[in-house]
Amino acid sequence: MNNHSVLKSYIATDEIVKAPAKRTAILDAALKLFVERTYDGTAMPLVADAAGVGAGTIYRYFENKEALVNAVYRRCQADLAHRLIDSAPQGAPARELFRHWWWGLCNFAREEPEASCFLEMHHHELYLEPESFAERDRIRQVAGQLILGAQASGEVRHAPPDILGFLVTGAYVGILKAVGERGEVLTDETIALAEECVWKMLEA
Amino acid sequence: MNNHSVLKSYIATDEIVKAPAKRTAILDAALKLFVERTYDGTAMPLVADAAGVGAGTIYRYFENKEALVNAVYRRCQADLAHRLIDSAPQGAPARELFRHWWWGLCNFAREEPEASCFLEMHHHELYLEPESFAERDRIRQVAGQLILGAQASGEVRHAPPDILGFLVTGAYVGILKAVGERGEVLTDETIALAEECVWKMLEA
Amino acid sequence: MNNHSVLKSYIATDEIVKAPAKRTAILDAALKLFVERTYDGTAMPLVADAAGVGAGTIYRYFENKEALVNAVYRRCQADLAHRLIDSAPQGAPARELFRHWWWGLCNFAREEPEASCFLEMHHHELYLEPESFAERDRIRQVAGQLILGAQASGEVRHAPPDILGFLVTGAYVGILKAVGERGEVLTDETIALAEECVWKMLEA
Amino acid sequence: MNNHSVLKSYIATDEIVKAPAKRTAILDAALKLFVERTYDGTAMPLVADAAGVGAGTIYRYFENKEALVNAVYRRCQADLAHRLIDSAPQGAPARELFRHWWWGLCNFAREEPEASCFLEMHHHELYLEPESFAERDRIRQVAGQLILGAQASGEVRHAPPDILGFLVTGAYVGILKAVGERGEVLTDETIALAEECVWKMLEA
DNA sequence: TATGAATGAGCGTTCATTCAT
DNA sequence: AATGAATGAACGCTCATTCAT
Repeated sequence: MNNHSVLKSYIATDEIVKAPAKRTAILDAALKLFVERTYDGTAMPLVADAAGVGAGTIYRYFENKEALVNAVYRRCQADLAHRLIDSAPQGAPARELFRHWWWGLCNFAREEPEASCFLEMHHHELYLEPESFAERDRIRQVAGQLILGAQASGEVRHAPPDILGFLVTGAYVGILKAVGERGEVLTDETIALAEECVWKMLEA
Repeated sequence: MNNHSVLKSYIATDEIVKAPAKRTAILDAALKLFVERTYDGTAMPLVADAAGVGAGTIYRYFENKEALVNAVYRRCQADLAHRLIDSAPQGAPARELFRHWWWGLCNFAREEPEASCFLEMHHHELYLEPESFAERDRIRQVAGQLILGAQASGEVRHAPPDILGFLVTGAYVGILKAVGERGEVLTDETIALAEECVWKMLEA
Repeated sequence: MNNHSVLKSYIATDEIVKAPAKRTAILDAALKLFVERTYDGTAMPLVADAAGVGAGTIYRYFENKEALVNAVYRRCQADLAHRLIDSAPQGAPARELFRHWWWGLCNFAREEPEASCFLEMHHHELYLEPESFAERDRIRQVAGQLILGAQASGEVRHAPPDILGFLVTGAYVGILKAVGERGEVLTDETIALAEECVWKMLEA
Repeated sequence: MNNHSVLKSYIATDEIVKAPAKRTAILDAALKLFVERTYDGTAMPLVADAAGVGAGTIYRYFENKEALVNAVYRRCQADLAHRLIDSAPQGAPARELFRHWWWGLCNFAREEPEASCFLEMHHHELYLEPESFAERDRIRQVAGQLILGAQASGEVRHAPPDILGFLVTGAYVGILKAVGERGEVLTDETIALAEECVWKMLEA
């Protein structure tokens, strides 16, 4: 991170930074609008307006609308993967690992509400290339491994790991919806309460 | 009148059934396509083709696309409400009530996969009239009352009923997704397994 | 006229009268709607509704929309021709003949406001067959002859008869418009006043 | 700024004129087609073709078909108002004022035949906003004042000014029709002849 | 590099006409 | 003879994409 910002300021004169800044603005605007209005319901000129660029400019950074939505999805998924996997405590007991994942999910929902909503939208298969699902599948795989390990050590109940994964993810989406539908914020208390509930589903 | 209804059933293949049959065909086709391609992604002529009627015919039964999607939603929601509420065992212990609801949800998902997927789609608020949510809210209200009762009798843990409701619904959606993503069928075993897991979330 | 109603009651049992009654209802409804909403702006089912018949019934009496509007036009024009020509005083002085025509026009406007408006609508050439203009041209021809005669006898100024005809007709349309735009009725006083004004245009 | 406007006129064939030129082409094409085929009878793609632009381009300049026809009407009416009012001789005798107005109308009909026909079409109330009639009403008001003045000075007969106005306008429309129906041109002689006739209607 | 005016295929919808009843 | 449900071509309009500037 430090490394990254150093790099940025190093070449911050014009050519290289300017363009990515616009690219980011476009991705941000697209994410917000796709979440608010769906993919098909979002007009490209609207994305351009929201990003503060010309309609044609989007096509300098993304080949077409599908390429844009794929980039949006990958960026969101990479963010989530970073939160869940890269910073996970190694070799910790299952209860602690679950806590890390659960709070990772919920903090993601709190800090990146648009990204978390976007990832849970249906119909991604209509416009996403298979490659775009790679990071999602990696997360699932890691989660599956962790569950298998915890089942082997008797910490988690014996059931197909993917079913358990979907139950947990589903509960997380339920929380997202509960909070999103009313204008409420997701409090630490609610997260902690839900964590306990959901752990009961997993516990051996 | 009695005479009339006898007559009706007598010639039910033709005069009486025909007109509503077209309406039903349109609703069925619309549901299928909305689930497959989203609301905005579904062109009306496509609905007409899938229903086996002319493009203009849809507008004899529904004022416009929004009226159609509202009718689709209400029909799905009414189906679900019937399964969950109308046939619920009265005064049973919480564990048994939960089983009824859980199997109601899962059987709905098995027998009406399109309807169950459609109800869980996001962005309904973009095209549904507030009145269309009445049945959904009724289901939630009944569920909330049941949870409150079960909490009073010490059968269900103390936590905000709506949070518990969303956790359960979320887990159900997780199952839906698990089954939907792979072409799998939802087996009795999987339902029973998930039922046990999810009950653990609720249990006091 | 008496003759006519006798004929009607004579065969008023069923077959023959019933059908023409519907034809008349369709013509009446079409005239009203064409005047209110233009030809292109009037939907055939609307005509059917206004006439109190089924949409398909119109096509039993008129081959298509164009045939209908042609029939409407001819009926209106025949009505006007009857009022102006058939009952005109023979061999009267020009001033008196003009009075007859002027009051004929204005009474037509008062008694058949829709017909008089319809005849003055533009764009009839877009849907009327040439033959439909026959009656209109006959009226013009008779009027032209009268003007020529009155010019020969020194009662009317020397100017191309058709120009004079259009000036008079135009003034009549002006009165129609004046009355139509405000909800007013066309009073005898207004007609008499205009008559005097318009005669001044013609007077030698 | 001064610099700028110099620059503007310098390159006026390109940068500055181009955008309004397209707008003007659309207005011209719409006027022509509305006159030829009525408002309801004119399809937007037809307007686009006639204007030499794409179908979607019209909507960059006009919000919708109604906004287009309103703009067409206002432009025509503004043209006429300019001809009749702005260049009228001040304080001249009624006979001379009438000559100015009459030739203003007839020259308008000769130089802008489509505009003059369009203004006299019926059914404008079906698609024009009330504000679009402002200029027409201003012309009528000025004309009414002139008539009142000429009546006070004994130059014009005593009769409701609006009735006189409609008679004159009607006669003008009669001339328009006479010329339009046959392919004839409106000659100075015809205008002068009609002027004399119509003045007789007004003369005290 | 960045723009936004321009495009035309395709949308949701209407309506003149047909035809089974 | 009369109906009105059904049709599909054509409407007004939108929007992903291009390209001259």
